[in-house]
Amino acid sequence: MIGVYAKSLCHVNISHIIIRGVIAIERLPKRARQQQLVKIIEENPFITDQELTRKLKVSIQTIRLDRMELGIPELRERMKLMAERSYDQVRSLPLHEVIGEIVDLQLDKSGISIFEIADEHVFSRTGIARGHHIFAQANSLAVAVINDEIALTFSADIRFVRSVHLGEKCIAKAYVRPLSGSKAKAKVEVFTYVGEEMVFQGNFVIYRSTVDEDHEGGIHHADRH
Amino acid sequence: MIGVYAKSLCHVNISHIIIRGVIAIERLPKRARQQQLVKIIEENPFITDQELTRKLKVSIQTIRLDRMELGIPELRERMKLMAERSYDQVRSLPLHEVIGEIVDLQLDKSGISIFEIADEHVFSRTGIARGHHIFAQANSLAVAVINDEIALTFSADIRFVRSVHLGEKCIAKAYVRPLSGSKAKAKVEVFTYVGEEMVFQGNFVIYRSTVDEDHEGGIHHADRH
DNA sequence: CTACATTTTAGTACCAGGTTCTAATGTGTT
DNA sequence: AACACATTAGAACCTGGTACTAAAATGTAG
Repeated sequence: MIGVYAKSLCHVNISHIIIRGVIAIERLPKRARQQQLVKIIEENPFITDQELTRKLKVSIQTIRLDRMELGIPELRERMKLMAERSYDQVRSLPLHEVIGEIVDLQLDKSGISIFEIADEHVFSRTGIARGHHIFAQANSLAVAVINDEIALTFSADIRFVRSVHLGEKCIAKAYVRPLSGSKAKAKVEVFTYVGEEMVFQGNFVIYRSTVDEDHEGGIHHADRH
Repeated sequence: MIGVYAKSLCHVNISHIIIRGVIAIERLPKRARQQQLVKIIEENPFITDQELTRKLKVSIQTIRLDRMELGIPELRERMKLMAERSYDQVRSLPLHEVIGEIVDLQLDKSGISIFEIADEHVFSRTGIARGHHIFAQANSLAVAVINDEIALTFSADIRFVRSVHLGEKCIAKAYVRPLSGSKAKAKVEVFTYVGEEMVFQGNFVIYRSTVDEDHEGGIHHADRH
């Protein structure tokens, strides 16, 4: 948000800084103030210039010159940017609902979902996807493929075959293998691929119930309809 | 955001509505317009009153009266609310990084994290937490407790003992059981409780590596065996 | 048709929180 | 003193409104 810097509105002549070492020090007050300003705004983006004058003990014009030099937009602009960013996120992250986009679904038989690894899913240092996102895709799909009012993961046995990296497109395929013996549970096998390569494999046991009771004893995973 | 309604600024006399059935129909244009207005603003909160006049073909005063009656704040206020909401979220949701708050950590031995189930984690219909959030807490903790540069989940064997509900506080406890035979892997057992009750149990095998290379080839490590 | 209620439009004054521009006043340096 | 740079002041203007008053249009009942 901040981080856009001076459009050379700062008149400081480089020769001055280099040649007259003293000046750089004498001028620090300004720089120090600007650093302060950046910090204050960073930790409270909702502050007005008026309030800033009180904090920094300088005139409002100075505050505004400083914002100019630092490329910090006015309060309303800052709020607008934040609002827009959050609005975009809300649109692009119904991550809470279903992870991945379901592209094919044959209830009680099979399903396919696609999930692309973005910045927010990886360890920033390595660019490797965190396991729970891969799991979430598979789990969401396993639950979605069960044709029941309520479907909940009972247990899972999973394996991360290889690490998945930023930008890779994970294609998860789920196959339902009905468990003989129990009508209340179904086994769902999920295989996740990047291209030809299998990166994840999981065996889910999903609890199913057309009845609306029986909420205890398991995790209800789907409430479609 | 919207959803706060008329402070009886609307003069409609109830007797009129009830007694003169026709009126209700005749008045629909206004109501219809207001519904339209709500819809338009909902799908584009960044619209100004000016732009709304063009869309709805009424004067700007009408737009403003409508907003009043519907309790819809002005554009700037809407943006401010969104910005504040997202600011709070940014503060409370480094959800991508670690799920749950780690309250105790003895590297390579044990760890405890707390995670409270909020609206965004549950199926809205049942108020029951989605499994992958419970898993994510456990997985995050299992990874965090490993004292290594890189730690990745290799496999997991998990069980959802009972469903977790909105508002419940999940306390996950992780214990590291070194795997004999392999220095590159560690077994981590995680138990998640709500109060006294165990709600989740998982056995994780975490791949560890003090070496910083080997980023390619994958979890690498995994496909060596 | 008249009287009245309601809805819509118009217009003014005012506000916050700025931008933009010009100009004056420090303050430090050589 | 002469100059550079920093700081402050002030006025005009902008957006996107609120608050309020008042007139016009429209509907509706008797």
